[in-house]
Parts: sequence; C-alpha cells; structure tokens
Amino acid sequence: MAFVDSLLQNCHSLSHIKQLHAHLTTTGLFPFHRSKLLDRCATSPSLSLLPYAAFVFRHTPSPSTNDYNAIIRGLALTPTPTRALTCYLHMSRAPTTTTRPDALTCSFALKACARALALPEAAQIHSQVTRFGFGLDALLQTTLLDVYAKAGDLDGARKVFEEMTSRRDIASWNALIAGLAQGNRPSEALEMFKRAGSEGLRANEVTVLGALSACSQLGATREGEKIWEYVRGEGLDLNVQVCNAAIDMYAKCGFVDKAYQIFERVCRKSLVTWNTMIMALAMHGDGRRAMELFEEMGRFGVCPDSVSYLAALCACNHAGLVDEGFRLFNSMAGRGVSPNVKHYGSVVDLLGRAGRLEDAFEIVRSMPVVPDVVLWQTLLGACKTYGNADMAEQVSRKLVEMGSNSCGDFVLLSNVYAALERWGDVGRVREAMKNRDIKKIPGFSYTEVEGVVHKFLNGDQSHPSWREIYRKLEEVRFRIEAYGYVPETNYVLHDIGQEDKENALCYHSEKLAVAFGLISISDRASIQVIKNLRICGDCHTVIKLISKIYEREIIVRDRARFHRFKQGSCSCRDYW
DNA sequence: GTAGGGTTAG
Repeated sequence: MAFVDSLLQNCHSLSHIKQLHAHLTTTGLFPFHRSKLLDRCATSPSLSLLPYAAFVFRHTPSPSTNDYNAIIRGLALTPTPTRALTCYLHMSRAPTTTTRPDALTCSFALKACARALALPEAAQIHSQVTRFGFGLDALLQTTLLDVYAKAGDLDGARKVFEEMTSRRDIASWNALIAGLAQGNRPSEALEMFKRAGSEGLRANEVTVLGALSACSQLGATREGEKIWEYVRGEGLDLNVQVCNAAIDMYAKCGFVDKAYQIFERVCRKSLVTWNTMIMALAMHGDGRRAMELFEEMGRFGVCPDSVSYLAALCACNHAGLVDEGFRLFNSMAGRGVSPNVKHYGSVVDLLGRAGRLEDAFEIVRSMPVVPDVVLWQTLLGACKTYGNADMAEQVSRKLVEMGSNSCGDFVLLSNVYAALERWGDVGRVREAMKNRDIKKIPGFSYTEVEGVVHKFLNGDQSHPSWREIYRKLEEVRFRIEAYGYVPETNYVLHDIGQEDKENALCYHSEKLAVAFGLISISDRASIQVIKNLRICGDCHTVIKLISKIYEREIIVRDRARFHRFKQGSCSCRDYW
C-alpha cells in the first residue's frame, strides 16, 4: 500500500496517472485506491489533472464519501468554487450509508464558501455541521470561523469563536485575529491579540502577521514595536512574511527608515518584500528611491509584477515624476505585464494632477478595460483642481450612470461650480443630493498618545478632553489668523452659512487629533495622525501653520500618503 | 486494505 502511495506522490503528469490507474485496474486494486487517486488529481497544483478526476468520478457507479471529498476539495480550489457546493448539495441530498458527508466534506465545502464569499451557504453548512454532531471538532469550528470572517460576517465569526471556549487553540485565535484585521476592524484584532497573550497563548508567526497588519492600519506604533521585539526574541524574523508585515507596519506608522533597515536585513527577499518597500517609499513621497528600488529588484533577479508597477507608478504620482511615470506605464506591456484598471487609474491621476486633463481623458477613452468608479473620481478630482467645469460635468454624468451615490462626487462637482461662482449650478447639485440616498463616508482620525490610540470623528465631542481640545483649536485659530489664514470654505459640504462652514471646517477630525496632540504630547515631540480619507485642503494649510507656530513636526497619514509637516511646509510640497 | 481538514504579508 505504501508503495502505491509513494507512486501516487510522484505522479505529476496525466500520462503517469493514467499508467497507474491502468495498473491498479488490471490488478484489481483500483477500488482501494480510487479516492487517493481522485484527491491527487483534483488537487494538482495547476488544476491540470482535475478534469481527469472529474471524469473518473463521473464513471464511478457509487462514489464513497472519500471520493466526494476529493472532488469537493478540488473544485473548491478552482476559480469557480460554487461547483464544489453544487457537488456537496448533490451528496447531502442523496445520503446513503457510504456517502454521508463527514467532517472533511464539511471542511472542504466551507473552504469553497470562503472563496466564493457565500455567506448564506456557509450558514447552512454551519447548521448541518451542528446537526451531524461535529460541534466539538476544533479544526472544523476554526474553518467555520474563518469562513464567516472572510465572507464578511465578523460578528458571526466572533460568535463561533466564543462558543468554542476550551477547545480553541492558537489557530482559532489566529483565524479570528487575521479575520478582524482584514475585515477592517483592526482595534478589535489588537484587542484579541492582547487577550490571547493574557490567556497564556504563545503567538506564532501567523498570529503576529495578523497583529502587525492591525498595527499598520491603526498606526499603532507602540504596539507594533512591542510585537516586533517579540518577533525578534522568538526568532520569528527568519520568516519573510513576518518581515514583510513588519516593513509595512513601520512604514505605515511613519518610520520609513526603520522599515528600510528591516528590508535591508531580509536575506531572502520575496517579490512581496520588494513591493512592500517600494510602496512604503511611495507613500512617503520618496519617488526617487522607490524608482531606484524598482530598478534594483530586476538586478536581483526578481521580476516586477503588476503590484510592483502599481507601487512604482504610485511613487511617481506622489513625487510628481510625471514623465518618468508615464514612460513606466508605457513600458509595462512590453515587459509582459498588462495594465489593469488600477494602473490606468494611476496614470490618469498622474496626468490629471499635473494638469494634463485632456491627455488623461484620452487615456480613459482609449483604454481597453472598463474604467471603474475610482478612476472617474480621480479624474473628477483633477477637474476640480484645475477648474474644468465641462469635463467635470461629463465625468459626473459617468459617475451617476455608474450608480455612484458618494457624497464626495457631488461635492467635487459643486466645488467646481462654486470656484467659478456658478451658484445656480451649485444649487442644482445640492438639490440633486437631497433627492438621492447619498452616502457620506464619515471622516475619522487616529492619534497615539503614550501607547493609547485615540479616535476622533468630525465635530466629535465624545472624547473625555473634548473641551480642552476645542479650546486649543480656538487658540490655534487665533494664532494662525495672525499669519493671514483665511478658511477655505469650499471644502465644506453642506448648504450652510459662512460662519457655520468655518466651524464645520474647524472641527475636522484631523484638526481635533492634532489639537489633542498639542495638549497631550510633551514639548517638541512629533504628533502623528492617521486619517481614513484624504486630508482636506484647509486642514493641510492649517497644519502647515501649526507646525511653524508651535514648532512641532506633525505627521499625517491620509488615505493615499504621508504628509510630514515641518516649519510651515509639507513633505508633499503641496502636490497631492 | 484507505490519507486527507483549520490560521499566513504587499
């Protein structure tokens, strides 16, 4: 038997499999090895042997549970994982003593749900899992938890986790921590990470990957550093993935030099290592070094992929390297990487920001992939910057056609009109906004003070020190007005009076966070803020002035990049 | 006469 197993292990081609199949058939041993053969074929890395498995399966008169398992497992790995669910359904509808789903069947079917983001189906299998009596199977419960998280039901995932109580192990924690981190709930991910520690679990490389990712998102420097120390202490820094996550964490917490130190010391850099570092430099506006690294990776025998190009384009964007970026974009196809919608979006941004609106629009017109909402929004932003109302109207129409109901799109258009003093049109846009179900993504900012992350919403008054913060902002306002500051009220969204507009601007979340930093972070130490959206023009102006008047370095990470404010100017050189 | 399932970076 072991002999057949090892033969099977060494079958890599269809002809080998067929030979083995023929041999087993002639010796009458095939029925004893069928499931293994099916599994081997169904899970062949390139999917090339799956059709053969399906063929053999179809010609099996009464397939066993194991035969089904092999096929479901294989189908779950294909680009169309729902086929695995169809097969599972077929199996569970006609149960016999020999074909009853077992824990593995459920596990493979759940994998398919995770890949297909099929939440209702996952819930259905969940109830079957319970009915079949697999409720105590820790591995299966972890799979279940993972599916809920991946399919977007994080509360469902938490519930499964809490119900596992004593049976959960480090992998269950990992699934939850990673799920929360990837599901945009990084604070909860960190909470769970800390809880795992306090419950005596020993974090492994997977645990720290999830936790580091959460720190990246939150800009939680203190926690990130602690994790990195732990990683080094445990020797987990031999793991490339962990190093990549740490590079990303340091870069996103504002310490691009520290990120680079780690990058340099990774001896077996993977493609992701290079991409992460290039993206890090791009975010920090260091376009030159990013491009150098991009060139260098080729010399190290690492071939740039579509993410590398995106990172490099992004670097050109933020550094204003318009011609270089455009050249890079045009060279992609020749080097075997065909641009996707993100690359097109990036080059449209590059040209649009540089004021080459017609060139940007021409790219959109001629591109072979369908432009997405983000791309149109990028172009609309450029129209706003350069006051091109005609193009803004065309682009807005596209956005409306695509069903965009984002507040920002309408505001941009309205601001284009406002800048041209076309108040009638401004009113028309505002009217259109009232008649639609407009979605406004609430802006918020984080700042870390003594290891604690504080979160602020626009106009937030829920922070314990909010009165002091607002008082500080009054003072700031008074002092910056002496420098000739005038609020840029066209960034304000709603139809409100001038004074209210100014107030609404005054209390943008990033300003609250900076003010909180001013009152709570000791003299001279820099203030770090992370914002979920792009920083607004008024905040940018105000923070520049604050950095000068209060002699503070202020570092703001917005949705797109870092802004490092020092002595009255910003590292983005006002190009953003 | 039968192995195989959970968590993983840009």
